[in-house]
Amino acid sequence: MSPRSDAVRSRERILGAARQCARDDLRLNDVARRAGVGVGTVYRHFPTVHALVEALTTDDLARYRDLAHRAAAEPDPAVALETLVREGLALQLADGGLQAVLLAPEDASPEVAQLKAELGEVTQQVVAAARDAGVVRADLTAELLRNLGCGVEHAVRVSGGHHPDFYVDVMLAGLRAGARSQDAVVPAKGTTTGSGPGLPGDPSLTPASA
Amino acid sequence: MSPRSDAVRSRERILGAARQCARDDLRLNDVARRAGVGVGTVYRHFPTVHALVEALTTDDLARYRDLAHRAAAEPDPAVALETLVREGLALQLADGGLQAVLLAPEDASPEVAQLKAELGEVTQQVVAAARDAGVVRADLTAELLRNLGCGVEHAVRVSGGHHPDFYVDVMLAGLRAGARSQDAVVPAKGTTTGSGPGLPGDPSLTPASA
DNA sequence: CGTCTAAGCGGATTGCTCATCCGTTTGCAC
DNA sequence: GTGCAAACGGATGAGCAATCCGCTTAGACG
Repeated sequence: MSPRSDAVRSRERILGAARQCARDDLRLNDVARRAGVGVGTVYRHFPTVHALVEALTTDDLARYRDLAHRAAAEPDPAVALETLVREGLALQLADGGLQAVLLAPEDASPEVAQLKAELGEVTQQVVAAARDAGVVRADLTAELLRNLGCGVEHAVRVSGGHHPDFYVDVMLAGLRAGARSQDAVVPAKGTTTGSGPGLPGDPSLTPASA
Repeated sequence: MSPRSDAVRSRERILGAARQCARDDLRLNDVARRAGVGVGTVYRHFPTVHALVEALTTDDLARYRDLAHRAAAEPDPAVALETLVREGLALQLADGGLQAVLLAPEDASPEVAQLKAELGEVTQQVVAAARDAGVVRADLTAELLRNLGCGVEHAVRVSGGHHPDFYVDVMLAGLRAGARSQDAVVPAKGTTTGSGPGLPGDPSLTPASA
């Protein structure tokens, strides 16, 4: 059963209107007015604000995943990680809803859940490769990397969007700092390069120093 | 003219009640009910939510300043900076309102404004000393340090409060990374060790690499 | 100790937003 | 053309922020 044509039209109108609002405090009433539909229609399509934000963000999330795949294809693990971080941050800064979606414990749409899972897996691969190559701290995990990215995004926002590079540079340099250094490709025992369960979930990592 | 006794009592009750609420979304109505006073009384004492948060936070802000002074007294500039960052972060994590107060462009109470100004100056001293000693990136400023700290706090919160040390370690290592390294005490020309204007305000720094 | 008054109190009230619910409309399958 | 499930839309109720103003009271002064 494909959805009714008017429903499709309403959905588009709502998304269009929502795109013109501040991504953080979306007033559903407001969106309805701008979209020229009733409030009830908005709530029918997007039962919660988060559902709407997810819908607005899905495209960028897909871009994020693609970007991660491209990064993972890099032969040099250090370059891969740096690409993932830098370009990921650019995406997050451009799309104010992305962080909320990335961090949300529950996903309204299965499509988003799928994208997040894929992104998580690829990120794990990139992190594992960098760890195995000894170009980053051995205790880095995909989850920690994600949170660090969110922290940096926050710092940039708090700076009024200025000096994004400063913050990323510090982060990347800090990650490199504890690396096993010189010895290159020899994979340390116990670390996996393949895929595992997605990043949302248990933080199975060795905590850092005290 | 000292304030009337009942006014003092009300103020205390309100603060006591507010301390039992989530620091982020304070409902003034709610605080009033808990404190057993009328809403009007709350608004009389604290015209805005931010004013209330400031009042709740003032003690910890004073602790922050004291801590900064202690750090600045450290003979080793590297130790000074690390102390300031680590202990400052601990304070910020313990007091959920501190970040908001630190970042607020306007202060409701002159006492808070004073504390922030002092904190800013001492931070500048610590940063300048570390820069002059070549133990941190030369483009670090007090403002960038503050924002970085807020970013790290955010990362920790997003982690559910876990692994705070990981994030600080990365940050500190990242700051050391671009340092002029070995050559110790020779102060680079142009950097000041003395006090200047407080940290809130213009970001007069050299942006990092692209 | 009594009086006076300005400071303080409190809650009714207004204005706003969210979110739901339900009577009406409409696309579309047959 | 007809029937109906899906979709629409806005009236509605609940909740909170913030103000306003008549009542109360601390404490200064004689």
